[in-house]
Parts: sequence; structure tokens; C-alpha cells
Amino acid sequence: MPRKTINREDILEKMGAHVLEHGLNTASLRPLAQAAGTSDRMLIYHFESKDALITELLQFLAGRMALQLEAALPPEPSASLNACATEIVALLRGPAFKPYMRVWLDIVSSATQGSTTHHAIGSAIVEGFFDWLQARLPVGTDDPETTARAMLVVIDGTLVLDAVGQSDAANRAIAHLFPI
Amino acid sequence: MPRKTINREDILEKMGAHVLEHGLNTASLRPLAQAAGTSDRMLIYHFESKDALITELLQFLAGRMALQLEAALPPEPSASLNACATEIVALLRGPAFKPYMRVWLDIVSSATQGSTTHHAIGSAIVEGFFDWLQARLPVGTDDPETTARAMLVVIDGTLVLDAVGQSDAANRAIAHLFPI
DNA sequence: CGAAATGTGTAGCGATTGCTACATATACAT
DNA sequence: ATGTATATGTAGCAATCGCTACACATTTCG
Repeated sequence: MPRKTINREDILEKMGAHVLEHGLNTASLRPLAQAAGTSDRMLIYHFESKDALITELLQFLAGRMALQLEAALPPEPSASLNACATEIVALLRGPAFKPYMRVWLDIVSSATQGSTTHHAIGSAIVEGFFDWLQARLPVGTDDPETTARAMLVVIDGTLVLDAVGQSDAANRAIAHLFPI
Repeated sequence: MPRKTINREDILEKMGAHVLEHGLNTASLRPLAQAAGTSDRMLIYHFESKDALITELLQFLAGRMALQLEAALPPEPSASLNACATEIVALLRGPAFKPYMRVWLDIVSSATQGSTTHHAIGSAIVEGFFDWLQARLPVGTDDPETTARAMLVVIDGTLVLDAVGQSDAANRAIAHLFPI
């Protein structure tokens, strides 16, 4: 038995649920601690600082989302680019992933403000999503790497338009950019 | 002479510069007041509450950006869709507009967290940008409205990828989605 | 002139922030 | 048994948050 079999994973789990529900930017130590059933004192004790805690929490959530993505849409090629984009966007808009998208946009926002940790985590998330996305492209897609990157741009742009209530416009854009 | 010829415009100008430089989410009353050469006390006096202040400030900045957009790229049709997208993205990445893009992503982030005021302002900004964008499409573009919305999605997706250091991927996506 | 409206500085309130000092309880190793 | 590492509660600190009470000036208007 290792000496450090404390909760850590449990704590991350519960804090992750709290962040998914209440947002990342507004997450302060005491509410996080309450959600995890502990105290701010112990959070600092376990994670050294809030920055380190947030970093580890975001990595944890990124892993969680990757698992859920593969569970929701296994890596089977779609029938067409349009179907691929449509399926993914529908999935990300659903109740299971919308909270992740909110956190994602928080990460993006912090990254643009100059936070190197958010920048690094965001980069890793995009890279993972890119790999998952590439495996779902229709068989025989020309230049799958560039196509996947294009779809990544369209999906993220859709998230932005969704945020300000322009989902219809985003839908039309997808249909226009991936007609078949 | 109207009785209310106080600074208001000046104050908004200086606070806008501060927000463009230091970000929106981290903007609190005292730094904003210092930037405007007044006190938090007076900001509340003039704008009733911080929420109302931020709302008015964002509307002010949205108008400013619209003006600067028209000044930087007058509404002359581009030679091609690719040229249109490339020119605009290069402009938005430049020093004059990057600060606006940071604020824009802050607005998007707050809107996804449920802020109705940010949602409303973000929606208006997108609508204005959409109109400006439509006027720059090449002459004879098929279905200019849908095309402009598609380009909007691609541009916003590019901003997101830029935020996490994936500008190269975004560039390739643009070249792929708007080949000519 | 005098009253009323408009503007501004000083000081502070209660809440929250990340984080720490101190004491203490438990567990494990020697 | 005893000492040392691990774990945790209590209390609080200095800073910052949005906002307000109070006093005082200046201007406007009847």
C-alpha cells in the first residue's frame, strides 16, 4: 500500500463536477472545497497553490471529456463530412458536453489574456480533440489532416456563435461549408 | 448647453483603453476609475452600478471597433473568398484589433456562463460584424448571406485556435475551406 | 437671495479572495 | 514507547471587491 492513498482523485472528481456546473473563472477555493467535502486549507495542502490545483483539475477534466467523447461517438468513420460535422456539433450542444464547452471557452478566454498554463492546457485539449476527430472522418477523405483541422475551426466557430444565440447561423454555415 | 455635459464620453474612452489593455474579466472599479482619472465613488455615481457601467462600456467599445473596422478595410469587395478571409484574419490578428478580440472572447465566455447582458451585447456585435463582412464579399458571390455566416464561423474558430497557439492550423483550414 | 439640484472627496462597511500560523490528532517506523 | 511524518481543524491576515453614508462644495433656478 503506498503511503499516499488519499482522496486526490475523489477530490478532483467532485471539484470537476462543481466547475462543470458553476464555471471556471468564478471558482474560488472555499466553494471548491465545500463541493469536495473539505476545506480551503486542505486544498492548498494537497495542491500547493490554487494555480497548481486549477492546472491539475483542468487536465483531469480534459481526460474525462476525452473518455466521454470516445464513449459517445466511438471512432467509426462517418458517412460524409456533413454527417461528421453535424453529429459532433449536435453532441457538443447536448447536456453531456455543454458544460465542458463552457469550461473550454473559459480556458480560451484565459489563454488570450496571457495565461501560459491555460494556453498549454488548451493546446493539449485541441490536439486530443483533433486526433479523435481525424478518426471519425469518412473513409477516403482527401488530406484528412487538413480536413480535420478545417472541421476543428468550424466546430469552434460554431461554439462561439452558439454562445451569443446564433446557432441557426452556425447550422447554415456548416451546411454550406460541408455540403456533402 | 445641456445640463449633463460631464465627461461620460471621456471616461468611457479611458476605461475602454484600460479594458483593451488589461482585459474585461479582471476589470474592477478602482483600477477602472484610476485609468479614467476619477474614483470608484464617481463611477457608481455616473453609471449606477458596475453592471450598467460594463454594459455601456462594451457598447461603446463595440461602436469603436466597428468604426475602426470600416476605416481599416473599407467596404470594397474582395477579389476572392480566400482573399476576403485572409485579409480579415490578418487584420484581426494585428496589433490594432487583437485587444478587441481578447475582449470579444471574454464576452463570449461570460455569455456562455449565462450572463444575459453579455449575451445581448455579443449578439449585437456579431450582427454588426456580419453586415460589415457581407459588404466585403466578392461581387457575384452565390448566396452572400450564407457565405458571410460561414466566413463568420471560420473567423471565430480561427480566433479560438489562435488563442491556444494553433494559428498555423487555422491558416491551413482557411485555405482549405476557401480555396479560391 | 435662498433653496434645490448636481457633483466630489473621505472613510468605511461587510463580504470574499488566496493563503498561513498554530495547535492537534493519527499513523507508522524504529 | 517514542519520535517523526501525515493529515486536519480553527482562526485569522492583508488585500480587494462592489457599494454606501456623510459631509461639503458648486452650480442652477425661482
